[in-house]
Amino acid sequence: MSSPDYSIKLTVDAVVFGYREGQLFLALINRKYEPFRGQWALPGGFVLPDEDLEGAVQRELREETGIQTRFLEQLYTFGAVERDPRQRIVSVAYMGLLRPSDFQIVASTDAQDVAWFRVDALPPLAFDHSEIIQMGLQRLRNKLTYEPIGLNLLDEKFPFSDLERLYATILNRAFDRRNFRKKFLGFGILTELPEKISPDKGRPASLYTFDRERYETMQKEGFLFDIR
Amino acid sequence: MSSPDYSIKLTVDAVVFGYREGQLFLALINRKYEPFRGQWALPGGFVLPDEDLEGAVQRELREETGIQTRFLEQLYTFGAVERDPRQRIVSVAYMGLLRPSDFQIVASTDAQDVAWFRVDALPPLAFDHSEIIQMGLQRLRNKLTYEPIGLNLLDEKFPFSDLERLYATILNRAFDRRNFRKKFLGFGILTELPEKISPDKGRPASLYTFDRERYETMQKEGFLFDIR
DNA sequence: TCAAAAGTGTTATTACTACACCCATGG
DNA sequence: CCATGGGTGTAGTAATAACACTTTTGA
Repeated sequence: MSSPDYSIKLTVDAVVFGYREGQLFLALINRKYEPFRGQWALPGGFVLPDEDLEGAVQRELREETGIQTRFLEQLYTFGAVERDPRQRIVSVAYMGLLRPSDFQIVASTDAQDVAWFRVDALPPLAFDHSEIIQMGLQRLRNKLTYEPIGLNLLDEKFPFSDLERLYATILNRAFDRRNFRKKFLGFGILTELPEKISPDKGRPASLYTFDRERYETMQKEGFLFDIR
Repeated sequence: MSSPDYSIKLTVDAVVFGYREGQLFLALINRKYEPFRGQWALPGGFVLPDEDLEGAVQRELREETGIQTRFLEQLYTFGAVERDPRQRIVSVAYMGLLRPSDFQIVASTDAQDVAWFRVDALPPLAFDHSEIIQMGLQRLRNKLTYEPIGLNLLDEKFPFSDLERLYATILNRAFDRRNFRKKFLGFGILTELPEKISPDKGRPASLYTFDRERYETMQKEGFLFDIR
């Protein structure tokens, strides 16, 4: 009895979202090699024998895009036999989020092969990456409602209306300003700062910041974040 | 430049829960080989080059335990470098649920190396399987609240009180009988059957069945299952 | 007739929804 | 002084939580 061929290759892929001015963006790279050469694809690559999965994602993101995410979590593992036309490749997908400030830096590095696309206007994608992105989007939308994950898409200090607009944009529906504010601030996980920001036009807005410590304490005591 | 060694091995593991009489059980196998020979571990094994991940789980479950699950979903992928002391193995974990009837059959096959343990009294486990199980349990508990997944742990026809007891057992808290009933039946996804079941003692109970089709229709129309 | 589990309504409290006007600033 | 976006309260409605007695059966 000869031992069967277990040489399945393992990769990671990253669905990295950035948010700015009422638009959700996704980082894609242009493939230099076959298969799918010239097509857009998720950043990612092979896992090295001595690095864990999250480490691999972080390395690939750094190498391919220069991105350092503020939030990174495992999404799903894609293992359909035919997902790569050449060899058997199983890919562990991660979802990452980053702040407008970081996002802007990366977007402006003018790196040869990285680009940010609006999620509502994605180009054709290599492999099963469309499917992976769909799952990422769904996860983001779901998590927005039961974890304050959206705060990872905003700068450290932000006007409250940005938060509402972020929710409205990503969940693709309107929120009542007063109710949204009442509910979110009622959680007590945001701190109002003494500073204000002066936008181009209109009344200046107070800045808020996420009190992560307080959130974690409350969470341990059974608090359930919930926005719908 | 020589190509690096990408030979990471890929396995699947299954966290399979069964429920009976107010107790949640978990299927484990006793390892025949090193490492961890003689210790208890999750059913699982290598993914073959021409089968997808879910197929691999189903095959391993069949081969090692005879179990056919009623529900199976991907849980998480475990890839810490040192999780297997011998080689680099990344494992995709799945969570499975089965009905008391199926569960009883398996439990009584008296298979050499399979056993059901109460989840509140598990033996020491091989590898990082404790961690995997914890994640499975957490997923089960979470999902119980926003999907009618618990019905996969009951027989096709069941007295309503079994459902409440299942929730109370797994979530480890009491429910108010009237409120739980009102709310769950209010969803309209259970059908009351004309039959009744006569227990050992006490008043006979109506039998209910899960109207899966109706649930799926309602879900498409935006219905949100929610039990707390 | 007793023990055991099934079945059933009402009320108080809390959370949610809908809704419109004034405020502070820059141009 | 006008345009723009920030900031605020109330009332009706719906959902939730708390609570105890009656019914049906087998022994």
